Formats: sequence, structure tokens, C-alpha cells
Amino acid sequence: MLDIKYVRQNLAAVEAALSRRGGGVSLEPFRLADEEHRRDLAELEALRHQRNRVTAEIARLKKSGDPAEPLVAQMREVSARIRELEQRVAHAEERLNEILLGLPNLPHADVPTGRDSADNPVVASFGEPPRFDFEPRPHWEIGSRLGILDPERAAKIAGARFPLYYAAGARLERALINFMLDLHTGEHGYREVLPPFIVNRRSMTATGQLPKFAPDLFKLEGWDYFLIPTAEVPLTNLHQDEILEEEDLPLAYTAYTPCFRSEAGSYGKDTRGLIRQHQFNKIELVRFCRPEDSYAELNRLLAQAETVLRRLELPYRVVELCTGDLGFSAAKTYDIEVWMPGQGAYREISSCSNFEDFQARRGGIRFRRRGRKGTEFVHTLNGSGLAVGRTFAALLENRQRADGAVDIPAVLRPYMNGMERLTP
RNA sequence: GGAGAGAUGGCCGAGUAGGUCGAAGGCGCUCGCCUGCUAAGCGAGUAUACUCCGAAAGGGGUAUCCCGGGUUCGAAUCCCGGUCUCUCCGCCA
Repeated sequence: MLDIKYVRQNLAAVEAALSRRGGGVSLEPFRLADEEHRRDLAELEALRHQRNRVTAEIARLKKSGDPAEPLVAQMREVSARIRELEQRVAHAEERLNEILLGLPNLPHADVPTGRDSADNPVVASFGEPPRFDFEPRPHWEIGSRLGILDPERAAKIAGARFPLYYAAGARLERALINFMLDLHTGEHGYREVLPPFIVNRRSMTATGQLPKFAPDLFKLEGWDYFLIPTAEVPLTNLHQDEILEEEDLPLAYTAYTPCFRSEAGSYGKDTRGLIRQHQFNKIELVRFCRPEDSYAELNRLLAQAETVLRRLELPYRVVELCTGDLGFSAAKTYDIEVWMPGQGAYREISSCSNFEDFQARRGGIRFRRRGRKGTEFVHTLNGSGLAVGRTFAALLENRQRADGAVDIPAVLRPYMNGMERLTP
């Protein structure tokens, strides 16, 4: 959520900044609701002040046995007016809140203006796409030949877009999870968390999935609960409605969780393989920090996510999302894209974002500066470190051999009981 | 699923024949003094949000005693609904 005071005082600038995301934006409904709200609130508070004063006077009169009836009668009317105003103010507040919750974050001034992913500049790259003296296969073919992926039976059990791994495949997925968690907890200073995979509406609203993106979520029937689409939601909400101490910042959490996404509107896209699933595994990194540190923290986060790919010896590039491709809650985002030989394309495998105080304001996540009065909102960041299913797919495609075998990278072998290669 | 108990400030914990309670007391914490050495004593301060005045320091106003609604001139205190926590029974990984 944007700072209502800032929006009020910088209407045109906010409209312009939001317009960079694409489409026109008018804050006229906001302005009207805000003005009405402030007007009514001022009157309401004045009346309440009067009531508080007179009510104390009534108490005094009654105690000394003096007649209070005239004042009581007067207050009867004041109270009626107060009730009326309270309703109006409550409605206006609701309306304002609705508007503000629906506004996306302001893109950072540095973010390049653009329409869609075609306009995302490449800012870094690592490794060379491998050369094959045969036609590289897509990972689903490799996986099926190895007998470690079984989309047909997954469809029987659940439906399309669900994963089913066997044997060394299941082991490899688990190895990736453990490798990533060990890296982030052991070398990058993250605290490991195993959070709920189901969260409530408040949490989904704080991180920005709700109210706008309900169709992308799986909701439990008969409950106001949702399956998490990413561990960002439970991790960021760890400190919901808390006031942190400056010296405790930055805080860094990592979690492995399955992620559940309805993928509404993605019919026909990535219909085969592990790229787009209703359920997938992900290691998430979440950081809370002081506002002045958040862009340095974003670079740190990005480097940590990149480290996973470097250790796995997978070629990738980093793109900066342009304004048109930027997520709802983000002020700035870098995507890491891994090379997929089976598709001859780079595909997103991690997204690292700075949300500034957008989520913190929605979630009530503050901190207190040492020796200072009052509180400020923290800045929150998160990044995938990494999407495990996509990493699995990238591994199969980049390290496939002509005979259908797949080499296991050195860092994973300890997690695979020393296994060096998956063989048909 | 059945039965019961409870939700007050960072923590503990008073406060219900409705009134001067943002809320006693204790602990913790901060600053100062004292003392002097790792312990204690004394004094002051110590919630959040919004808003108004002020250059600032600071001061004024409103709201918040789980949430929502009701009664009343007035509610932490009364009534209704909800949420959560705990205990016992049942069931269960």
C-alpha cells in the first residue's frame, strides 16, 4: 500500500509513476473520497471532544446532586450526530482502503519504462550455453526416458500441471532442496523456517496477492484460507503487526515450501514439463531491513540467488524488469533466467524484488530506531533461491548426454549418496 | 465433535452496583543521581495510529483495555454476535 499522505500531497506525481506501468491511472476517486473523509473526520472529532467534556461535567453534577438533565438532553442530540458521522467516516474509510489496496507500488525511479518482458534489459550473464553434438531434448522427454518423471500418472491422480517424481528423480529434487537450504543457512546467514502452507486473508493481503489476484490462488472451500503461492507470504508475515528493533535488522529468513498456483489464464502456455505447475517446490529468501539499506540488500539477495546457479554450473542471465513487467507489490525486480537447451531459451528461475515499505505498510511491520521516538516501516525484500522444479528441469536439459543419461553436478553428489549420473 | 475457562500496556497483573481509567501495582527498559564494583539505593521517563499548533523543543485533540454491533448523556466495566487461546472428554497423523 502506498502512503496515503504521500499520495494526497503528490497526486500528479503518483499518477505519472503508476502510469509508467502501463495504462492510464486516475486518482480522482481517491481525491474525492479522501477529501470527504477528512472533512467528516474533523467534525466528528470536534463533536467527540465536546461530548467528552460535557460528559465529565454531567458526572460532576450528579455527584454533587445538581440537576444534569439539560446537559443530558443536549448530549442526546450530539450523540445522534456522532453516530451519523461515524457511519459516514467508516464508509469513506472503507472506500479509501479499497482504492489504496488496489494501487500497485510505485516503480523505483531507475526502473526502465517498458511494455512487457521484451523490454527487460539484460544486466548480467554467467556461463555459456552448452554445445551438443546431438539435438538436445526437452526435460520431460529426458525425465520420462530416465523413468523419474511421470506426468501421465500425475494427471490421473490429480490433473494436468501436477508433478510426479520417482526414485533418483525424487531424490534429486530433495537433494536440490537440501543443497539450497544448506547454502543459504550455512553461508548466507539465513534462519531456516518451516512455515504453514496455508495462510489467512490478512497475510495474503499484506504481501499483495489479495485483493486483486484472488483468481491466481487456490482457496479452501468453506474456509477463509488459501494455499500459499510462495513462501514469501508466510515469511513476510512472520513479523506482521510487530515493531522490530533497529539493531535486529536486517532479518533474513529462508524456507522450503511447496507452492500452489491456479495458473488461471495460462492455458496453452508451457503445457508440458515442470515449468508451469499447479504445485511446485521453491526455496524462498526474505529480508527485512532499514529503508536506507534496501537497495544494497537487493543486490545481496540477487547475488545469493545467483550463487545457487553458479554452484550448480548452470548458465544464466539476469534481467531487470521494466515497468510494464514489474509485479504489483514490487518497486524494483531482477529476474534470473536459466538457459534451457531443450527450448533454446532463457527461462525465469528466480525473481528478486525490493518492495520498499509497500508490504510493510499493509502488514504493519515497523521498526524503532535506536534512541528515537516513533516508528517507521521496514523495507521488505524477497527472492527465489531457487524454484526447485525449474532448477531440476534446467539440470536435465543442460547436463544431458546423447545416451539419455544426465550428469549430476559435483555439489549435489553428496546429497545423492555419491551418485554421479542418472542413467536410463 | 462435546463440555468448560479466559482474552487489559514489552511482560506479569489490578480494575465489573457504568462516570475524573490510556488505565493501579510490579517487572523490564531508558536517562540522571548516589554508591562503588559487578549487586543494591534514589529520582524521572517509558504504547500505537491519525490529526492540529509550533522553526524546533514541545503542546492540544481523537481513537485504541481481542474484533464487530447494541444499551446509555457516558462502557475496559452491561447485552448480543464473532475470533483466538487454554483445560477436560472423544477422535486422530
